Amino acid sequence: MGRQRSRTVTLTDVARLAGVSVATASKALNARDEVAPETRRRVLEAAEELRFQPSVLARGLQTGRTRTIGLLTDELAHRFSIPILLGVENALANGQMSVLLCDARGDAIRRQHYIRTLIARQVDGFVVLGDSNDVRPSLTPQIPVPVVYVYGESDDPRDVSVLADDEHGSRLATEHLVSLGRRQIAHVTGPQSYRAARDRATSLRVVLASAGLALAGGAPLYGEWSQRWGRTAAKMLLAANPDIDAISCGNDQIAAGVAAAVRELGRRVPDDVSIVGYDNWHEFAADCQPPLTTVDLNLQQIGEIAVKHLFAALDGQPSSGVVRQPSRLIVRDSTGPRLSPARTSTD
Amino acid sequence: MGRQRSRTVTLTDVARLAGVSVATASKALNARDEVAPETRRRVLEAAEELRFQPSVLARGLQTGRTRTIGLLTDELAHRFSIPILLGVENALANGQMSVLLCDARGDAIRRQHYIRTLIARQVDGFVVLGDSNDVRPSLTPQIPVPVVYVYGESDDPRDVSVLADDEHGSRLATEHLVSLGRRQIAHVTGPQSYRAARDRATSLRVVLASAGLALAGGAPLYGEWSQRWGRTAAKMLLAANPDIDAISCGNDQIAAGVAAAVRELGRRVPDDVSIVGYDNWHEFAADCQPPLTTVDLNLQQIGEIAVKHLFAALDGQPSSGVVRQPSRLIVRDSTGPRLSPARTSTD
DNA sequence: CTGAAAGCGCTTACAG
DNA sequence: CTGAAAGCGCTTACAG
Repeated sequence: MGRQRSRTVTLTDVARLAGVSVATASKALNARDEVAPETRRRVLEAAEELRFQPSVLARGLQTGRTRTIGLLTDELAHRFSIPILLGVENALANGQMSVLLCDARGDAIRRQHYIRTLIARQVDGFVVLGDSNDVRPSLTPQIPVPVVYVYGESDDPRDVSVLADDEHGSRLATEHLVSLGRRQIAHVTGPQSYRAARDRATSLRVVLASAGLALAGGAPLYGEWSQRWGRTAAKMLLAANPDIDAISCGNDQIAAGVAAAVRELGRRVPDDVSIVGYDNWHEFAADCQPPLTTVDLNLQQIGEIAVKHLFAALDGQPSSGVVRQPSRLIVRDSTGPRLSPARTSTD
Repeated sequence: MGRQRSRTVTLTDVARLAGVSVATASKALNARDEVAPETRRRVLEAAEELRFQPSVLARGLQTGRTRTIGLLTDELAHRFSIPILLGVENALANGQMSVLLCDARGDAIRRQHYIRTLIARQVDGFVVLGDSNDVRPSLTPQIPVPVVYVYGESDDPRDVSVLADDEHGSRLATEHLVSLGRRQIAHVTGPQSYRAARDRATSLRVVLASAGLALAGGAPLYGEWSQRWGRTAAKMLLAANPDIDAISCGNDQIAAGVAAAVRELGRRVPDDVSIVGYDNWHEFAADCQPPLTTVDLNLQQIGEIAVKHLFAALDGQPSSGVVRQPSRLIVRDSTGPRLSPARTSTD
């Protein structure tokens, strides 16, 4: 480890090799146009030859800009955190920024500690990644640099929050079911305490109402985000209401459980009962039997857009309010037309 | 955003308030013992009052230590990356270190770029997180600071690699099945190109052999890491060899597929056929029907141990070779004794 | 167009 | 025990 520790090459080395002062070398490398073309060429050549990498520390100390962003997450272990984080990291790298990662793990003390740490490291801005899409208290008052909230909405409207659009996603899914001729549509979802569950259910009912339909079973079945709950709920639903011809699920795990139970009860998916999931969690949705039609939240784009807003703020153009990223319907085999003949399956 | 930008307080401010020089203030804060107790007290008080946070940049420029680690991942999106990353982040935070995250996403160009970036930022060390537990080319020659490899083994034995112990995990799982009286044990796993698949299969056969058993079906069924493959393989196995009483699976997704197919074929799990998974991926293992007995790789500990080795190297005590973290068997309902009477299920 | 000088916020010999 | 001074590697007025 660290076997060939070579002295790092410094701007002074470059200047010496190019035969100029460090001041001139600095200007040449930073493309300030007070430098003669020939001089610039020599400096760039020297830098290239020495594989010069300017010290981000020294530059940061001088300019106050560290080209570093603090990414403060509530709970990195959550499934949706990673795609968002990838989007953030991607967009930052394009802007030559690096990201300091801090995961508070739902602990307020730890979060406070990390906020101080990131400030001490003089990050240029913060990305605050929520652990649910519920509204959360703004952290901005304690943070002296621009902040953008992702996935979870800040309770201060002066902040900017980049969010998934559950109204839109649920509408896509529901319209899809309606357009397939489904008329007895039930809804199985997670705990009512989650904004995601409530928003998706509300949007579903709005779309059904505008199609002249009522929610099968009367009310959404709130439960938990698990296959187990999906299995239980599907059995309850089909026992109470055998005419159900579609089940919209609050996430893909629930949908996988629903699909298993529906098949176990001898109904065909999608012919007898069509099923839609939510989230497009690949291992559950694409690998389900049958593969699930579902809603993709475009999480990576959410992360990228958040960074765009942060960059704008760093350039003195802060934004505020809520930005919603549209969702995308992914159609697979768990949904199909209502009155189709039994399909000649090649499954 | 960034509404109340306050001037950051500097060591000079603290020194002034405490009525000492910056040199003395610095010594007092860094607990060097050339400072009078009373003086130290005044300085600490002043720092506290001003909520002083030393500039990591300035300190780093001076000392050459940035208290920052570069975490270079091959593919953060992989399931096992997150627990390891959490372990790393946790252990680093305990050491007052921050982590710069760079995900190469399997792209060599991008990886090179990130290595240069991290070096330019003068990280004190690297953690290189592999995207599989296959052996990988060492990156150490290009990196002038200590490096520790995690999950994927470096091909240079002078490097230190902290790995999961698949031999151990597979042994735990197999011994568990054997101890339950299972005698016709088959193995369904991922692609043979994966070291994880090969190592787990090898260990399984060793344990079986030492118990005087042969692998049911003659050879492991290599396929893919999916539920679908689990379903397919289970049907093949039970058709060809109806006496199979246990199926060991290369991961939890496969096991979930196997469990679904076994039940569909009218066999009871665990009574007729016991099933073990691998990975303890909660959403698949704990939420399976029935919940899966599986092997936990202790990924978070792997990350923490890697950091310990890195810290040791930073203290001038580098290690080398392979360090393996023992696994842990998680017993749930998918395994049980062989000749039990039909259970009075409360499921 | 070029370079000497000051300074970013610290730490660390060194002198007193 | 305390403090003036130099220096970490840059950038940026400023003078020439």
